Amino acid sequence: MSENWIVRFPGLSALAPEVQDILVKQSEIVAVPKGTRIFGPGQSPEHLLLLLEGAVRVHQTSDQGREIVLYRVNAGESCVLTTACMLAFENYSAEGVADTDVRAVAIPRRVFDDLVSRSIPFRNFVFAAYSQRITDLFHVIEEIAFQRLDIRLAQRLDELAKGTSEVLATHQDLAIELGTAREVISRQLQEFQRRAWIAQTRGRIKLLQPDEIRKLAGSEAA
Amino acid sequence: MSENWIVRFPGLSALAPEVQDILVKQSEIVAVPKGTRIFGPGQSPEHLLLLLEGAVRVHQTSDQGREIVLYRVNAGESCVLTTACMLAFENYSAEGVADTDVRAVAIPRRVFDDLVSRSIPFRNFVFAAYSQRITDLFHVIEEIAFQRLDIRLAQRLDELAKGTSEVLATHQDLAIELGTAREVISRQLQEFQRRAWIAQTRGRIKLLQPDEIRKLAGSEAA
DNA sequence: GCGGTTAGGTGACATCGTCACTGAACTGAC
DNA sequence: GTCAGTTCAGTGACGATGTCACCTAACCGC
Repeated sequence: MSENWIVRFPGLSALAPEVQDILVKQSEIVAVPKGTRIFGPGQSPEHLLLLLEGAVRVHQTSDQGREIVLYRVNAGESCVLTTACMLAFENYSAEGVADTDVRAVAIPRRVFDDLVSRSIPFRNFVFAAYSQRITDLFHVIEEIAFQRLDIRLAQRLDELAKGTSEVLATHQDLAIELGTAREVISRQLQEFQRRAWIAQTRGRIKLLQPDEIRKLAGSEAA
Repeated sequence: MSENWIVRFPGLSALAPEVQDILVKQSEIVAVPKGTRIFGPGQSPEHLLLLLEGAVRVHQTSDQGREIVLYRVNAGESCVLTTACMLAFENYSAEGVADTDVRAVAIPRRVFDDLVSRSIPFRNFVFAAYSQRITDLFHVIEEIAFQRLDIRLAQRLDELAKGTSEVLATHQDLAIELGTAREVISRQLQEFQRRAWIAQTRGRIKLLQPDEIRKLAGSEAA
């Protein structure tokens, strides 16, 4: 029953056949229901996850209880920062939660270690994944520090709609996405509503003019 | 003349003697004058640097030209995110600049690759360094998103003073440190001055009451 | 239907960022 | 030394964002 999931990860197709074999045989496929906390303070995972379906949301909580979403791991990507936990993380306040139902390949730490040492392509895969995440974090910093909130909100709405014309999220959810306060989101959404870009009902935002939203999302400055 | 610098890096003392030997023989010690750009967009370094003396400042510039300091690499630490550049970085806008005169061990990429595959302790050293940097980035995000500016400024003054009672930096420099605008720094410093915590002259800030500054720096909320 | 819970709306105010402009301090040429 | 150009710092006005206190509306379970 071990499907050949290797093909879903472009970086892994370069692996030597025997390495692919180890990977497939020594890992297992797990299903994680939406909302499950996958890792977090005091919970170092013993596996590296490669996502087959679904997405994992990684967010951080401050001392004062405020939250911000750092990035998402999507299908075809790996939850590689948890390898940092596996190896050396000083328990930090970031945690990973299944954003949807998730199906993933779980590679035990032992196997991960073994593959890192024996396979150059696997190592490249791991480092490339690190790069991607770190780049994501740089991007988050730039956005928080320098980007206007209306633009960031438009970006996030566009992203969360995933091609549909609807976003299922409360104002509070969106506030956490952007690391701001609910009131700020409420006011900004009212402005979008005033422009007839969206229509709101409790916990649900209909995108009436997704093009306008995307246009705002794409505008860099002012 | 190859001094035994290994001892300065606690994570490396666990290396097998023959691995230490490779490291010492196949790397070279370089001196980099203050202000030198060590890596940046369009400039992937071919070496991993381990800092013996001095510090490297890593900062990011936004499209609109605003800047923010992400973290510093100090003596005894490694500039490990550049290994991400070495392997897979999509050229991002982060750049590293020698914050002081720097003396460092430069490990060629080839040697780095070799050591990662052959030595478990070296690999742990690398991953631990990654963890540290990523933790730093998380911290930056938390500060920017949630912390008051007066507290962040107090923290940075305390940090930049390095035990002395003076900070040599213009208001613009401090604005870049914190990713904000010069005017904001000017006003905040005036407030500190009004409280007689500091005295200012052009490009120089004397800390008159470092304890008060540290107290503010340490206060988490409000 | 009712009461409790959660989502969302609102005004007042503080903080922070932006803009336009001013003057003061330094630098180098003469 | 003096002068002009440059860099650094100060300032007021205002817009954007964050905080607080509080309110109303929609939903949920019984």
